[in-house]
Amino acid sequence: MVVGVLVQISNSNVDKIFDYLVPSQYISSIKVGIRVFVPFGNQKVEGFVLEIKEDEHRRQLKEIYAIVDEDIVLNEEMLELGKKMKEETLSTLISTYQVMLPKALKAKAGVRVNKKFHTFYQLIDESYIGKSAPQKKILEMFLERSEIPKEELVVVSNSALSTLVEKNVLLPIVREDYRLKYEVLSDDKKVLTKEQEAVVQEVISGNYSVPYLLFGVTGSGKTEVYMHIIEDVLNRGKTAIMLVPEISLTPQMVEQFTNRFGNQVAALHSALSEGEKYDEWRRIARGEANIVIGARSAVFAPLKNIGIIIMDEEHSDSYKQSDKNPRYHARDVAIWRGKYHKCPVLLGSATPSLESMARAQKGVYHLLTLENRVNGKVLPEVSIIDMNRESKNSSSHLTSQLLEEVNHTIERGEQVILFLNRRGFSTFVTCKNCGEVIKCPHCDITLTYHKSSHMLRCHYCGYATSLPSVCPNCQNEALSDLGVGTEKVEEELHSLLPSARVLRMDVDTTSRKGAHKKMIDAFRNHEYDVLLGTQIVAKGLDFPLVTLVGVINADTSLNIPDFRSSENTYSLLSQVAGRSGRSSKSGKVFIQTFNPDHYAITYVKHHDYLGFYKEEMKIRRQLGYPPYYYLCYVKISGKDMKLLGNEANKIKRALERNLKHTKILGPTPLAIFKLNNIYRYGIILKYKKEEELREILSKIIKHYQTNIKIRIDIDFNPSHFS
DNA sequence: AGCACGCCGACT
DNA sequence: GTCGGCGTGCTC
Repeated sequence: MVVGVLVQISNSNVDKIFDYLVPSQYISSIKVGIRVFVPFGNQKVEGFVLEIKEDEHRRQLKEIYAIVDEDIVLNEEMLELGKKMKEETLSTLISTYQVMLPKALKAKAGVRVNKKFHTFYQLIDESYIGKSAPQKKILEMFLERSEIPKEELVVVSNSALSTLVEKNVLLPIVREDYRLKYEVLSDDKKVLTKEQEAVVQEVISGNYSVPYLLFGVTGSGKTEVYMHIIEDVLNRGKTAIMLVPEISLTPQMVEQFTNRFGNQVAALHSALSEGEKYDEWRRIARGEANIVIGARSAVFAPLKNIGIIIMDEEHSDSYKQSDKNPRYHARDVAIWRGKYHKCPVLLGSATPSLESMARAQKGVYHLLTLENRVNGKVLPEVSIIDMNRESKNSSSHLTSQLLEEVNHTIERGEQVILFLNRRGFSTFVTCKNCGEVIKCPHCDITLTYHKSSHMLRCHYCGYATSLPSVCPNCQNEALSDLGVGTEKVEEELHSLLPSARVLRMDVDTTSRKGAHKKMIDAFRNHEYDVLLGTQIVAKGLDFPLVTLVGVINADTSLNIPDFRSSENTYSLLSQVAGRSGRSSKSGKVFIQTFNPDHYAITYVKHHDYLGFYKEEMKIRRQLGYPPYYYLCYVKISGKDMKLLGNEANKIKRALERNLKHTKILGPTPLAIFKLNNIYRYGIILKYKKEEELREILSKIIKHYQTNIKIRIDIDFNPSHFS
């Protein structure tokens, strides 16, 4: 017997099948999709069995050393999906398989994650009568339960326990123990509104074979719609995938689903340890869980017989893996799997991506709409505060108008969310005299000032230095931190509204495991009046007492040099505005901005997504951006700046020679040109239809794969250029 | 990705 | 004369 093995080395040089002989003692255990240990050159490596074939005696083959898995880890569907992803993203086949599996299954994952085992005992000789008090006590415990964990019996008497096992009265059963325990609390299943019911019926009817786009305003009860659809799917004996963006509110969603559906729910998201993810993955693969909730990579959950795939907040860029290969979009994978399982795919959002809405308009997706909030309330009233009219000498971040509203709201016994827009922007130190901004010597990126430690830190490479007392450029002593941080706003609130109970939530305060949930619960229990935070407070949370949302600075996300900055700003502001007035009380929103007439802001004021969509589409069309054109980003990096520039230009010329229907922009240095002492150039390709594209890009990758000095990264449909 | 092989500069 | 630099090529 001969097996074709794909080794776990992510390099296109070895991204192909190597053949090995199978020693006779392993033949019965070999299956396609398991891992094996093989000799490879002069190293021992792990690989996946992709083919089983007869020995052709054509050449001398090496033998596999050992089998790693008893059960397959890559099933038929995954094997096929990986090949498709390789073609689409131009990454290595092995990287597509690795991204589907928990890291614990990846070779050289550092410390091997072990399975945890647990011993249980069963009573197998019911006629036996206890010979001692401890024995009798143990046997008594089996009157109520058929199976008892070891710990409970050991505390009675360890020696009595071993005697009973010795005499074949009790039978030890060693079983894998799963690390995660879900607490199932009471559930409040809600009656659907007519509008919600119509959406549920449409999706479960199976009338459409295309993906559904559910456009539902904030507070329209999308989650309840999802749960009803999933319930129907489960009743028909099928399984479900529920995708949520990679933000820390995943646990909230897991909790809701667990309360409704019990322990058939499995979660896969970044808050879990690798061991926990591995446990969950195995539960799913064994069919012990029927609903999987998780972030991007949960789209690969090894469920069989899938009946629905739901992607909530489908516009979120966290669904696109853009930092490493394979650079895939979970939406594309979801749609592929939907076809494979012949099941519906539901994309939901209050602010759909322009790409998805354009597809819905063309009929590529089927559009479903939820126009009303479930509480019967209208959307909150949005007011714009023009910061240009505020006094220039005031250093305060909170206008008196907003502050007054905060005060009134608290006095009424209601709650406030203050949102600080910090996307792509953080606190930095600048010289008031010469304008010098202190940057990282390795990364060419502005250093972030950490007040607590008095240090400047690079968020990319971790470089840290103490705050200099004078400006390194002009030696002036007027260095100051200019950026707005949550800490600063918190200080302001404390001095201006000393009685307000303020809860600050950002990456610093929520990094500890479980801290996030505790804070959310404390705010919901009204232990605080004001929740102050960044992105983290913008999405998905449902606090009935919140009737005021204040946006401290709407402009930072607008000023990012990215063709999607208006779309992202519209989406972010709509999401955060939607936190206000979600229960019986109506809500208000105040947005502080220096751009009160910008269309991304005025359409938020009128809750007019479609108006925004039309206006933004015009601009995209004029400038040749998605959804009118596809983009492909080619990143070229290396340590030798001169060589890099030459090669980048060579690549551009090669692309020009071969691509006749593509606009080629660049090469241009990236926004952060130097990162970790590596220089980076980018080339942007714009095209509608270009059949040669993947072929020529593959050739370029191949050409540079042996060149250690130049690295090429390709990103189709990039979410950003960095 | 590793690792060996192989061909040119400064030293025990 | 040799140690070692990293370019090139191979791994069933």
